[in-house]
Amino acid sequence: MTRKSQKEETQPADQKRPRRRRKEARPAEIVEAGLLEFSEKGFAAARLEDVAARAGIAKGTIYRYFESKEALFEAALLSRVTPMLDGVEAAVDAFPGSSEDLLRLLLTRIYEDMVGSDLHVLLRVIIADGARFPTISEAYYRRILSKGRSLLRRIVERGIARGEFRSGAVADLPMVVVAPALMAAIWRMTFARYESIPPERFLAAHLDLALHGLLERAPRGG
Amino acid sequence: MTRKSQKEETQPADQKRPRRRRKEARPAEIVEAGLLEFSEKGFAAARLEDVAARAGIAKGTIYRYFESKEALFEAALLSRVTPMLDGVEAAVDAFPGSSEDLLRLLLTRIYEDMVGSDLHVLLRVIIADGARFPTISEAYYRRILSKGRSLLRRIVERGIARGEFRSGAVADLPMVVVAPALMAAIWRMTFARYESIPPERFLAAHLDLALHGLLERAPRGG
DNA sequence: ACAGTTGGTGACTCAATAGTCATTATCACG
DNA sequence: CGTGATAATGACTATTGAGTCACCAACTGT
Repeated sequence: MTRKSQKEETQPADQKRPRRRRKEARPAEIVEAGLLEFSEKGFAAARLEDVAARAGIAKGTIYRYFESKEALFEAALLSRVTPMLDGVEAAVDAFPGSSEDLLRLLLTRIYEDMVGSDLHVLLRVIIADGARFPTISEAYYRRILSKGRSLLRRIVERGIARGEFRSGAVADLPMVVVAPALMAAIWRMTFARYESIPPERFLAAHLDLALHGLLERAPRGG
Repeated sequence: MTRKSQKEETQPADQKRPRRRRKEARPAEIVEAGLLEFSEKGFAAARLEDVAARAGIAKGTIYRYFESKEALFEAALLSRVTPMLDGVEAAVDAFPGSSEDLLRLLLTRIYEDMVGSDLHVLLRVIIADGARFPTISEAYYRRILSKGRSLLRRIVERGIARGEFRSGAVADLPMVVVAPALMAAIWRMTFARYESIPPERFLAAHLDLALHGLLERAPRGG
């Protein structure tokens, strides 16, 4: 097939772009392209060739900025999750209302940011490839999970201190409160093709369970 | 090109197993070997060569009995989970006591059978490779998940009918009740290397959350 | 303008392994 | 026994894609 194109302005895939040296902009662009590819394909199936194509560069260029595929994934993961987590943390710290409302806020945000966006598929990579590529699970554990867990713990302890939440086994392992969101994320990326369950329905059941499970008294409207 | 079948690689006094024709016994042996390999390595990383070695046969023999790697995985999955699920179902159907105790029984068994054994890693395969190999997620959805969900629904409806459980959003999507076990399984196969959390601790928090979340009145000892 | 620096390239190497198939060994049966 | 049907074999094919590197060209400073 011919590789000449009559119009240089149009940019079909086979158009040969001129080289550009853009040291500053590359990393962010590669990370963004990687995020999209990892989201669509998962870690193992994502091809760096495609990441490069999406970023408008050649494969070799990726290696000027990232050690390996794993390093790229880690950068992509952190680039998205860290700001999100910081945002939630700020919102929690400044929250003036009841712990019930705080928990509602937290879970709602989780569904918006995680389950509702394309971010949930990064979870698949951590589960799928975490065992074989410890870099991945370790980064997630150290830089994300630990932060999320301490945040959750703060919320639960706040509720107990204010006499709103029960203490007990849940307070000993607060992450179980968030488990239905994990389930929702897995459902969406694995079984949605057979039976789609809207995030709102998961959120409603989740809130119902979590609030009754934690509150000293029945929640509003429950 | 004629294939030269040089016999020169004779095992010098090595223990070369003699061939045996065992049409009946092979499938079960291959399934068992596959289960072990999939458990250790996951789907993608499990090598059929190793499955064969474990079963004491050559790789090609696997293909006399199974269409593909996916078909083998499906057979392995069903061979283990189906009896387990049937056992739980029988126990639930015959259960005479309160719904609180029934839920305790169910969750305890899940932790024993799933999280506590090596079975939880099959979950990884479903999550990890389900998107790329629909055979896998479909088999799980149709033959296991649907059964498990209807079982759960029966339990919840029984509790509501007996005036023990609340109706509400949780009853609309009962699978959220089981989510912490999913989290426990994922934790164990992904993060246990960094921080091991005993199943009993997960189970305690899980029961605490689920019972308070579902019961009309506070649970025993809670 | 020009040469030196360095970002950018993509053909190539290398490894891994699912699946095939011509060949060989076993065994049931006459 | 002898032999035909077929279970079993494993060398081989085909494919895929991560990572490399010798070369190329866009920029920079003078």
